[in-house]
Amino acid sequence: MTSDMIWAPLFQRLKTTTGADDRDLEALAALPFTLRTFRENQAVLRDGEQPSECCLIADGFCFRSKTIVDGRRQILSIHIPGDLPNLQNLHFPTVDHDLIALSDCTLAFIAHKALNDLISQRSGVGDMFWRDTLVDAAVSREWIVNVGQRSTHNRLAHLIVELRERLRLIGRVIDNTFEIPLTQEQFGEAMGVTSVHTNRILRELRIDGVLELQRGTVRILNEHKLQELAQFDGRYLQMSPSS
Amino acid sequence: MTSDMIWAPLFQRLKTTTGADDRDLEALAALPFTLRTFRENQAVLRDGEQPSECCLIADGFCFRSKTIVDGRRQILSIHIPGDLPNLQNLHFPTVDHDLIALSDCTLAFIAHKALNDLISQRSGVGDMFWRDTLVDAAVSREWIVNVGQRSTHNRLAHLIVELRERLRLIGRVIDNTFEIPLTQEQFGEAMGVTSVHTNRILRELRIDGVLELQRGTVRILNEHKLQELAQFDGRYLQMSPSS
DNA sequence: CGTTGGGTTGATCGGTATCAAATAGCGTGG
DNA sequence: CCACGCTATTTGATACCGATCAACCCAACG
Repeated sequence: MTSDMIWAPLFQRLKTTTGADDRDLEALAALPFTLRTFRENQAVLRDGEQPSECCLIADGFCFRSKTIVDGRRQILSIHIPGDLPNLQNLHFPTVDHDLIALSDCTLAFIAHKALNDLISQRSGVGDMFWRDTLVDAAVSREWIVNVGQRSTHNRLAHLIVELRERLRLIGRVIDNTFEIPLTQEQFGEAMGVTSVHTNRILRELRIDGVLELQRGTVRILNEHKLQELAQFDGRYLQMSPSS
Repeated sequence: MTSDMIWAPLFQRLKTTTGADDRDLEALAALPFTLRTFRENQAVLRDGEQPSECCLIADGFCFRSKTIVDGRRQILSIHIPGDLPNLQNLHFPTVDHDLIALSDCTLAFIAHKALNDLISQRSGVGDMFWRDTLVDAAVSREWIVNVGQRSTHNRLAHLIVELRERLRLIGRVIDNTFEIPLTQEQFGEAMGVTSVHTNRILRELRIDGVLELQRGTVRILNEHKLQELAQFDGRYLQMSPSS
């Protein structure tokens, strides 16, 4: 894996969502990092840890989650290549949730010190990161709406469309088909329903010809029906510079 | 309302959660602002607007919300004096949700230009604001857990405790009693349940001697039972410097 | 092969929405 | 001061969504 491949998805995203300055990106790409690989289901960060580095997803997928006392688990966000899932630890030492590898994945770890030095030299880098955390927050708010108000069919459709839009930005959607290695149980944990119920919703969507999900591959069969269910307004993803 | 009263709750929060530098706070307090008052239920910002100012809640309460196509509304966050509910517009021009006055309230509007100038002069101010948005994001994640996984009793208890902790920080809790002018319907919209169901949960909590809610006044009757229900872990609020 | 983890289906139960109606509290104007 | 109207709260009856429990299927893999 070349350094180029590691930075490309992040740069793609930063350029599209925030109109990044090329010099800032060059400076970023010059930062030293350490690659580490994780296996499916392995914890990258655990609730309570105090990491001294931020990580960039170079390849594979991760998710944030919180587990409550009775053992129920909520997935808080899904992270794809190019995401920086723990930028918040630049400011707050302790992570307040788990970060877990959804698939085997490769993460680039960048020392807080190196990042902070760069940010103090180039304020544009800090601004980009701040914007990144703002989009992250906007996604979380949309997820509150998803689990709080939408019917489970709409909920699943919305989640699928969000993932597709984000994956499309990094070139991971081909023929309305994309890989997202979530099990039905994990889809359920992201939506606040059980895996059994997720299974039934998926069956209905399949029967209605909306979409198919097979071993982590989502295939959209009827874009119109999907949109109707998802009622997706992607502005919160900030996918055009200065939107 | 003196300038002191307007800034005090924000400074209280910034000092407690992020260990703010006094010079940064002085510089902040020197910023020009315009006071505007809003009536209960009046929109401060509407989805799609492009404000040129950020607002600070000087007095009263607001909430963020999103309304989906079928008319259902989700409350995304509740804002109390000292909160900066639209800092995100410093970076992204368009608001992607509504900001509505929960009670009659007074807001101080500070021009983006003035804020950006100050941030570029004093990077510590930018850092404080970034941290503020990070806490905001952490609260949103906790709300995802709340609506996604907790039983409605636990959900209400958790929401109550979160509000109490935040209000306590700005000196608004006396004898385990505090004002938060949410109707039962609005509690429901924050939790993803109907007002009828909220009413029934409240009745049970009242009968069990946990808490009382009357016209916007919450009185905690049994702290132990409340804690047991809420299972509240307040780390996400970052209420001690360098936690 | 046997084992295992995910997926699928069925039966039943409980929690919440929904619909409806009565009650209580509050602000306004007569 | 009272009458009125509006809104919030409260309660009841019923329907339905989704959880739970249980079983079985299936493909991947050691």
